[in-house]
Amino acid sequence: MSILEEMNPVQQEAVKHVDGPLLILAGAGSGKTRVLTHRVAWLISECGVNPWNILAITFTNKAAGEMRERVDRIVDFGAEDVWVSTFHSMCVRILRRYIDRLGYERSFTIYDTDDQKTVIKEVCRQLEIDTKIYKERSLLAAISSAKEELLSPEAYEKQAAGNYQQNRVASVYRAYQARMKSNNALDFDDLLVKTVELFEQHPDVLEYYQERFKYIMVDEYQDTNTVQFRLVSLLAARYRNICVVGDDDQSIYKFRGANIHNILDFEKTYPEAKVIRLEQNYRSTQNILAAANGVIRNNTERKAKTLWTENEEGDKVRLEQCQSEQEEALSVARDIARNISAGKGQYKDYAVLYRTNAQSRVLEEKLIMLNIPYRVIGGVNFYQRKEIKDILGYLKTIGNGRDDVAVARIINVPKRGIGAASIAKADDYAQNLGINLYESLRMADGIPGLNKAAAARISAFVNLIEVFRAKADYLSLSDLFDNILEETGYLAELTAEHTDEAQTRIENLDELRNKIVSYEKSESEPTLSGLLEQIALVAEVDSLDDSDNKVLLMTLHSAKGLEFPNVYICGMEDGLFPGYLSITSDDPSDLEEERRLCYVGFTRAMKTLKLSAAASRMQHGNIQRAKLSRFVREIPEELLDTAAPAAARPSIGASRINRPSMKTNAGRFNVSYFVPKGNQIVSGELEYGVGDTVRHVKFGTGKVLDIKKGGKDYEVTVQFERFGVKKMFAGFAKLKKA
DNA sequence: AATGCGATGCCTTAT
DNA sequence: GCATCGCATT
Repeated sequence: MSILEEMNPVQQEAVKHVDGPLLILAGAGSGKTRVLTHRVAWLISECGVNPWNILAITFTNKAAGEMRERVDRIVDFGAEDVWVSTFHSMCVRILRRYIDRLGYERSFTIYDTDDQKTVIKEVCRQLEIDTKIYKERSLLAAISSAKEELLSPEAYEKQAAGNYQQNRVASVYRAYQARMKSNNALDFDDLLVKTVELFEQHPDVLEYYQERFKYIMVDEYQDTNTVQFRLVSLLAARYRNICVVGDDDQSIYKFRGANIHNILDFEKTYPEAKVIRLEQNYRSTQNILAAANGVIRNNTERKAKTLWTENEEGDKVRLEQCQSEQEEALSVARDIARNISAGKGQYKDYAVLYRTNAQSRVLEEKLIMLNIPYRVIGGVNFYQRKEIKDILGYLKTIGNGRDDVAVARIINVPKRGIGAASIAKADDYAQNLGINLYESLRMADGIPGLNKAAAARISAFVNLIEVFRAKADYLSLSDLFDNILEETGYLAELTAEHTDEAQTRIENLDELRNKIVSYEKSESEPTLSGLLEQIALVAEVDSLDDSDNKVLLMTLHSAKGLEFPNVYICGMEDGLFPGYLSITSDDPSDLEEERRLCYVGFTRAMKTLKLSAAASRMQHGNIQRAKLSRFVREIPEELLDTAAPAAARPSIGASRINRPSMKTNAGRFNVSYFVPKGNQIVSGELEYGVGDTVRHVKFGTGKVLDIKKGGKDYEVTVQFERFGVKKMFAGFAKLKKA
């Protein structure tokens, strides 16, 4: 029986459990994805379950895709009928169909955190709330956690009774929600909350989905929050065929409302539940696992379990203590370069993990220096860039005219002489009539206090949008995109600028176009709302591609659910990891969450794990000193290898360093003759001169206009064919004579 | 109306 | 160290 092949007895038991609630406690690397996919296959081929009746909720879209693919490989047909998606995508799908029952239009838009901030700002201005005292950030956090707990604005108000501050927050929450509705927009939390509302207020809809999803599976159950729990409970209430998989030791999303009791109390919610523990780890070496166990056993709030493995003992966990984050990053980069040139795997077998996104910068710098291809996951999002948000603003306006945030964003971009004063007048008018901003713009002539010329400019804008709307009916999305860039003059304005920055923006827009095209190719029925949805909900980890041979940089959070042969964890310092707030918190569970994060990090590693720390590091613009992380001290000493490799410790002022890759891989590491000396870069002879054509890894080819000797380095001015004139230091730019 | 400058405040983590 | 914001300047 192929489905059960190569599975251990416990895994088989989990796969074969068909009816009734099932809790699978799956330790890291215990093959839970395997169990989940095989269970889906089992239901379909062995139990005759209609694939249509199966719902599998995963944590990321990537995991969803993988699961579908793997099921597809095992079963003969029907895999495409299984609903595999994340909580958020599932909710959007349901809401697109039924949200009109809640008084929204089905063309609703999804607001990201930036859009939310804009709404909060407006709301605060209206309510005359000082955002110096009530920070937008914390207001949003309060609203978000209220939603996660399914507290409506009304309920929040009641709870706040008598508390002045809470009352203020309640009024912001109420106004925010009203504004969102008027904009026909939902934020991330709303997607879940509104689906629960839909189910609770419309039993016929709930019943439809209960009948539809007779078998439900939820992955990463330890990270579900209260709304998600409610959602799952509602769907599973009828057939109670619910299978959840999780590991309480890997619960790392308490900060966004995850309730660890959802998994700890599963047996209370479903007394008839069967519990299966997967404790054999197939991923990591004994040493890595022992180190992870050594750390996690210091937590008190956990279900006792011991992860074991039949894998080899493996290398010890390496630890390197550096002077600064610069030295740390350089050491990591060198280590990777050395290993690769020694034939130990490819770039994509290496991942560098850290606690905060800000740490990625130094690492990037050093990887570039050593010519190591890498990819950063997360951090500053592509979709947060101005030019991208602008064009998306047009698309949103075309799709949902009630999206005031989008309309306000683009009404004067590019400049059309519609200034803040005119917009304010239109906005007042809209408020008074209780209509949306765009609707008021359509009646520009009637807006009080607006002069003829301004009204005419507004009408021209409305006309522009209306033409786009008409075109949207017959143009493809990519054609519509081109049309917007063209007709608005957005592209022309950028092109006319002739600056490097404008050039980069054009490149970014090009990239956006690529994404639109690939969306069109991947969907059988591409729609504008579908595109915007994908942009809002698809995380960067989702697009990870195994064929992309690059070192991966990401936060420990993003790494959840992934595995790599070789893992580096940087910044193992008290105050950074565990974070300062968790150390000083009077709630000890905050520190425990950090410890679980550490456990998650360690268990991502298959073969080797290297930890590093810096004695001092630049944080918020000033140098902070820190002690070695307490988590490192929790690792049994005999598992640690603290001897730093010789080459990682260059004496200050050394003029030459060990460069093992130079001779064996001549040409590939063409910047290796730049030797770090303190913060300075010392260069050898340049292989190019003024007038030569050179090649830059990112900017392509160009002509050298000038070379100036500045301090210890050369400042090279290059006229690139596609990116214009750039000045760069020879020590950092990877220029090669072409 | 648009730009540019200096002060400010801020750091987890992410769909 | 970086981005955002308010204010002053043209």
